[in-house]
Order: sequence, then structure tokens, then C-alpha cells
Amino acid sequence: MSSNNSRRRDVTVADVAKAANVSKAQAARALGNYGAVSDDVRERVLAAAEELSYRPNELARSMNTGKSHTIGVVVGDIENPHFGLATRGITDTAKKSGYNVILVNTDEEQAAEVDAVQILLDKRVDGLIVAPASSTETEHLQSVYESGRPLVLLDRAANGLAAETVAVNTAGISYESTVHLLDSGHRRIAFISTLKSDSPFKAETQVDSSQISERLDGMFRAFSDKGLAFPHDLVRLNAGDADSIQKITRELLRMPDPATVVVASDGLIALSVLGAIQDLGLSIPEDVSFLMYDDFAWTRLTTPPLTVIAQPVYEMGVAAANALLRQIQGRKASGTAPAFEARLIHRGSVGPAKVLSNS
Amino acid sequence: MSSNNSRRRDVTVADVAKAANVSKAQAARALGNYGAVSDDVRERVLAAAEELSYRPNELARSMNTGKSHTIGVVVGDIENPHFGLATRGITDTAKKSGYNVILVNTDEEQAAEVDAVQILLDKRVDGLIVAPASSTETEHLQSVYESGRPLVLLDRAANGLAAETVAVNTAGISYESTVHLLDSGHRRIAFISTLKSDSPFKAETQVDSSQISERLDGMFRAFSDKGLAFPHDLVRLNAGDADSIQKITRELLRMPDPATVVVASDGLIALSVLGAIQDLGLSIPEDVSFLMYDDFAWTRLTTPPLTVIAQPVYEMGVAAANALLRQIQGRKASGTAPAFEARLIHRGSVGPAKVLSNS
DNA sequence: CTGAAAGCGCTAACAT
DNA sequence: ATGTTAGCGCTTTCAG
Repeated sequence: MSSNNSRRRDVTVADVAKAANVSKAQAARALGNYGAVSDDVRERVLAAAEELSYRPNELARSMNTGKSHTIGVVVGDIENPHFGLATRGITDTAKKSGYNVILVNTDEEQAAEVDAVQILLDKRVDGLIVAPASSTETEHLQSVYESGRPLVLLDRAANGLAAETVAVNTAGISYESTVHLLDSGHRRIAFISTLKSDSPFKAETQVDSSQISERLDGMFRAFSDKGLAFPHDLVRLNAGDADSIQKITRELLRMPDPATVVVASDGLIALSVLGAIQDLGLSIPEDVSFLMYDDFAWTRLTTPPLTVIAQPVYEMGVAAANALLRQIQGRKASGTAPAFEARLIHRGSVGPAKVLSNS
Repeated sequence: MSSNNSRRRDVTVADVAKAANVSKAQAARALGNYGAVSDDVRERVLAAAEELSYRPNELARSMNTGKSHTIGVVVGDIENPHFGLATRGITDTAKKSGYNVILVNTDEEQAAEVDAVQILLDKRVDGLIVAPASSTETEHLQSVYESGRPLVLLDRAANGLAAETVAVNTAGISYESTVHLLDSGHRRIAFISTLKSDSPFKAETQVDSSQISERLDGMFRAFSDKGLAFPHDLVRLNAGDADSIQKITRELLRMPDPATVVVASDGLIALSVLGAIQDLGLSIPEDVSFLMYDDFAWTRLTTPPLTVIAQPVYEMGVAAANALLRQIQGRKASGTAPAFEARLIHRGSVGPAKVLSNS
């Protein structure tokens, strides 16, 4: 039906201007909706544009204005429902203000993140939302921040970086939930995280993620408040793919003095841990208790339903996007961002410890 | 530490050229890695670029080359793990070839989709992957296709659109699984889908989604092959949010001649249906059987584990991206795309029908 | 191999 | 209100 199926050059403002018998500048003003244009001219231009099915070249537009109306989002893994939800919050919010989102996955690789940030900057995104893979190697973020380009950190903070950060008060909820586990008689509390680390976790290990280190701090504090020793041997990092998680879980549950409860750092890990527990023929919470970060619909469908630490993930995505948009639009930060609170939701997966350990 | 923390203009090829004492053209060639450049010049330019920490402006580059190295992906809902996984397949594949992805959510709204496509085109993406909300209202896609811009359809076909389509052979698996249900004695088979529709489903209803209509066709065929009448009253569309799905589920299970099995169209719906069944105090498969499309890790953790129709979602994302990249690079389609096959995985959620209906 | 100059499609002064 | 003239930062002729 359309008249121009041949591979012709795109129609430009110049074409429209000619068709409408006005100068290029006037056509551009009418089309771009800026400057002063008489009704007469506007009508003719718009009609001509319609007729020629003119479409603006946003790239050209961006080059002049310096605004791309695009934001970059860099996360570890979109497949992880945690990020899926957060991303939804971001895109929903961005769209409302007319912004698009370029999404980049890093697989939690530091190098990939550095690359991603660079590329997005080269593409002249108006701002960046990053869930940093590392809280220590942050020069790339530091330089973004210093360059003045809008930047919001999601989920985890970066050491010494003053960039606006949207995250939950992790240390608090971690403390609270650990106390709950201790009160239930658990002493052998295992914690499994995807966080990459060169060596096995030890007492002195400095963890390279604000999120994880806060969680561990919360646990330390809970133990020490009760005068108990923290079981460093039960903290397991590098829980990458499903296989490694299952292997870790088996180790934890079969060691001489096994874990009586395992805490999964996110939904993806939880799934593998639960699979492993199932394969081992153990039942929850009789044989082993279970606690996980994030609350997804499926956690209510298992038998028993799972006790979880719910985080306002979608809302955090929304907040991150709003913060970024605010920065982009040059409005100042509204004081300190309200910290988001996580909630411990008691369902059935945490029971009394099977055998009470010492003290 | 960095020397230029003041908000200065970006450094351009011109700056680098000056610093390296060569023409702008030569600097550009060295930087852009094209044309002929002597080793000497290249070195000087690269050194100068490094020194000034020059970064190319990809927008400017795109304007000249007509290539943005960005593809647009338009889906109904990223939060839906089905699309989350597919998106992962797409981004992984795109990244390998140096392409970025702009992701747009449509909430399955036709209008939002039309908009999204337009905007992505305006941003001069090199190609588009779309999971069309409707298989009938497809002018916007038709015109993309006719304009010659690379386009790949994901998951669902669009009527009369010759664009390359990556989808599973749905009619086949639907037939197969319906036969299985019928063989288990079920006659009252309910099917719940998010698909938007103006009126309740009836025998004559023309469904506006290739994916869903194929599923229904498969079911029709299975029933008619056995000489049985298809229960049109058990097909429920417009299953939007969790609440409406739960309401629908309750209706289906409490009607005079209730459904003995419910088939959920995707993982998000499944979650709500299962929640409703749980709330009703019914057990699977004794009181009601259950079958769902897509296989996620959590489907193995329920009691009983769920019988599912597994689809190679990630692989389809990969295939869609590859097909698009091929088109972008001007290579011809490699004949007809191999149809992806779904598999019925028997686990515990489909049992014999509680009460055998007529015939 | 190198450089000067002409665009890409648009917006932004600057006149009128 | 309208038109003219410059650019934005890069690639691409086209001559040397």
C-alpha cells in the first residue's frame, strides 16, 4: 500500500520544509516543537510531514541537544528475578518520563562492568544506574561520578563513592533474622552467596560487596551479642552456577558438624539449594531449616512455605530511576534518600535446631 | 586525581589531531580503525588520545555510518520469567557481536507496542526483535518489514507478515498434552491466558494471538479426534493481574461442573492459579490436576512437582538475536528457520480425573 | 599515505 | 515570526 517501498533515503526536515514551502529552520521548529511558529506554518509543515511520513532522526537531535533520552542500566544478571523486578521498576518509571533504557548484563564480571559503563557513556546515555559488581574496584564509577554525569547505584554501595545509592538497610535485617535463627536454637548457620572471591572465606576475609559484607556484619553482631562464636566455615562464596551451589549445599549438610540452617543470598541460589536439599532426601524444617533473601510468589507454594527476607525490589527500581531522572533534570537530591527496609516474613521453613549445639 | 574535573567540553578527534600534529581526517582514521594510516601516525594519534583520554562519540559515528550497533527488543513483560530468559538469550548473543539492546516493555498493550517500535526506529536501531501483542493488528510491523529494516518476531507470528519468526511448534505440543490429559480421563480441561479480549471466549471467538490460537487449535483437535466436545466455557482470557487470575481459578473450580484440570499459559499465571488452589484447600492432583507452559526451577519444588510444557526459551532468544544479526549484516536467511520443539515433562501434577465425565 | 572540504540531520544563534 | 548561517563530532569523498 505505501508508496515508497523502494529503499529510499529517509525523509528529512529539508524535504518537509521544501514540501511546505518554508525554511528548514521553520520546519524544524514546527516539527521539534520549539521556538516561535505561526499557526499557518505549523499546519502546513505538519501536513507535509504527515504526507511524506517524516520521522525525526533522534540521533541527529541528540547530537545537537546533548540529550539522548536514554539511560543505561548495568546489572549482574537480568535472569535473576531480583534484577528482573528491579529493572521493571526502572523501565516503568523511565518510560513515564519519556526515557528509554539500554540494559547491559555483566554476569557479575568486573571487567564486563567497566566495559559496559564505557560503552554506555560513548553512546551518550543521559545517566547510568549500576548495581556494582565490586564495592572496592570502583574507579570506573568514580570517574563517571566526577565527570558529573548522573549516576545512581542500586543495591550495593561502592566504597568512598558519594554517588546516590538506593539500597535496603541490610545490616539491620540481617541482624534481626540472625537473632531469630539463634533464638530458634541454631548455631550452625550457613550463608551462601554468588559473590566472587579468590579464596575461601575466613575470619579476616574482606568481602568485596557492600551488600554481602553488611549481611555478614549483621550476622557477626548477632552472634557476638549472644556471646557466641561465628561459624566462619559455613560462609560460602563463589556460588556460581546451579551445580556449584548444589555441591556446596551437600558439603554444608554432610560435614561432621553440619549446618542446621542455610541462608540463601538470593532467589536463584535458593532454588538450587532447595533442589539439593530435596535430592538429599532431607525435609524442611525437620532436618534442616531454610531462609532466603527476596520474596517471590513461588516461595509460598513449597511445602512448607518458605521464611524469607522480603525486599521492596520493584520500589527500589522505581526509586533509582526517579533519583536518576532528578539528577538528569538538574534538580538537587532531596536530602538523604530514605533507606528501604526489608522485612523478615515468618512462614514455615525455619524450625527449632535439630540438635542443640554447645551452650 | 584526574586533571580535568571541571565540566569541560568532551575531547574530540580535532583535539586529538591537534595534539598529535596530524589532520583531523588522519586522526579519525587511526581512531576509527579504517582507511590507510601509517604506523607512525597511528602511534602518535593513539598516544595523544590516551593522553587526553579521548572517547569517541558514538552518536556522531552512528549518524555518519547509519549503524547504531543497537537493537531494539519489545516484549510484553520482562518481569515474566519467560521473557526474562529470552531477553537474556538475546542480550548475551547481541553482546558477543558488539551490539547493545534497548529494552521496551509494553504490558501487552497494542498502543504501547506501536509507540515503542516507532521510538526505536527514530533512535535508529539497527534492527528489532518484537514479541507482538497482537497477531492481527500488525501494520506497524508490516511497515517496518517493508521498509527493509531487520525485524524478527519472537514467540508469536503476525498474520500475513513474512518476517522471520522464532517460535515453538505450539499446536503440536498442545495437541500432545491435551491427548495426555484426555487419556487420564479429563474432560473438563480449563485453559487460562493473559491474552486481552473484549468478550468472553466462545466457540466462534477468533483469538488475537498466534500463540494462543495455536494452543487452542491443538486442544480442539485432540478433543475432536476422540469424538469429544470441547468445553469452550473453560477457556478464560484476560487473566491480567494476580487477583483476576485467582478469581478466575475459583470460578473454574467451583462451578457446577467444575474443571478437573487447569492449564496455565505461562509461569506468572501458574503462580496465581496455584495460590488460588492452595487457598481453596484443594490438593493436586487428587482434587484437581495442573499443567503449565514453561519449566522453571521452582516447578520441581512444589508438592507434588509440576507437570510442565518445557520450551527452549533461552535458545529461542539466542536464535532470534542470531537471525536479526544475520539480517543486519545483510546475509540471507538460511532457508526456513528450524521450528523449536516444546516437551511435555511428566511430573506429579496431572493425575486421573477425579470423576469421569460422560463418555 | 595524507589532508581539505563536504556532508549526516538536526538545533541554535543571529539577523531580519 | 521567519530565514540564514553555523555548527554538533564524526566519516567520507576527492585531490594530492
